[in-house]
Amino acid sequence: MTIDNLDARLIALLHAEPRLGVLECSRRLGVARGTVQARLDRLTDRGVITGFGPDVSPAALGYDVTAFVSMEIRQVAGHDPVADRLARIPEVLEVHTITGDSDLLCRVVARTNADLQRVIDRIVEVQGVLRTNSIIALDTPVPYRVLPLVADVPRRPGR
Amino acid sequence: MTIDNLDARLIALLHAEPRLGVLECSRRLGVARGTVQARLDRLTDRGVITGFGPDVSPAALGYDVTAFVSMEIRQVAGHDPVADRLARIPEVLEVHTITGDSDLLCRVVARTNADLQRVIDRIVEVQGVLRTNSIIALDTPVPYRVLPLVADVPRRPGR
DNA sequence: TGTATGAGTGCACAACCTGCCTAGCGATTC
DNA sequence: GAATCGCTAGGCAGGTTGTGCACTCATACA
Repeated sequence: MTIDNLDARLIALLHAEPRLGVLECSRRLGVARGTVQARLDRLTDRGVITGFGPDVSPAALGYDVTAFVSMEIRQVAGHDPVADRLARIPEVLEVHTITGDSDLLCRVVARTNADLQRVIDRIVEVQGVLRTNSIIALDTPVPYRVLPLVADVPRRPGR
Repeated sequence: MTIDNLDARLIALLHAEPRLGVLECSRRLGVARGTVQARLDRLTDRGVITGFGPDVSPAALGYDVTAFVSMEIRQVAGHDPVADRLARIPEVLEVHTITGDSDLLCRVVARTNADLQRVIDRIVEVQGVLRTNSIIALDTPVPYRVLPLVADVPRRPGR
């Protein structure tokens, strides 16, 4: 779906100060409370806004190491049981099926490099996993963000 | 830092119903309001909770294609200007410096495969980028999550 | 031209929640 | 023993929410 300028400003505002109430948002944006309420409902209904955190930092919990593990798996038709088993490992934060030499790419975290070994061991022992390849993220100069995408809204006035 | 069972339950509760107030949380968890307030403050102060969304879905905005682009760059000492320039591309959602053959790994989204070409072109023309390699995420059987990590809290009672 | 329709405004109401404070209790630490 | 910490329980004023309603305006379309 497309969003207009007001939606974008609303998302940006909530992003900056998430615990803001509807009323305060309406004041900041210079529109009526009902409008903010309606926009918020619409954005949520249409799936643009999927939720409101809380956003948890793995690093703050002691998971300082992030790695990307790609793997080849024994291919099966239909739904993939390997992903299900990977999902049972808490340190696996994300799994994608991908193009290229490997079949799956997942993001994992661990407390230390030694702990990463333990996590990778758990991955390797998942049935159907044939080979893995790990890449450690040393630093994250641009942490995950969506705001620029939202701000990049086509120039429809939107009040 | 370490969190206890109550913290974990609080995070899980807020994750499930994010717009819940402090008072309602305290009722659901069976503790006093002040406690929830204190826990929340503490978790936020210590950086475990970094914010409260809103979580925006790129897919809902029409960005249906996700890809991981790894690249080699012309190495420079100190702070990396390539990452800064990549950060100016809205479709670049995340940038990591990594171990292995490549230097940077970034997550990008695009509206279509053709649009992905446009985004990659923008990346390639960034000064200092020597070579890129793109992997498309076909499907995401496990979307980004942190809850299992939180739930995996050591068995300290925590009421 | 006439008329739905959708979106926004402004206002009102009761119920509820928040921020803040106080006081007491039990466990832990020194 | 004394201090400290985390939790419970309660009170208070003021702000906010959810909801409903009447009105306006612009767009779309027979």
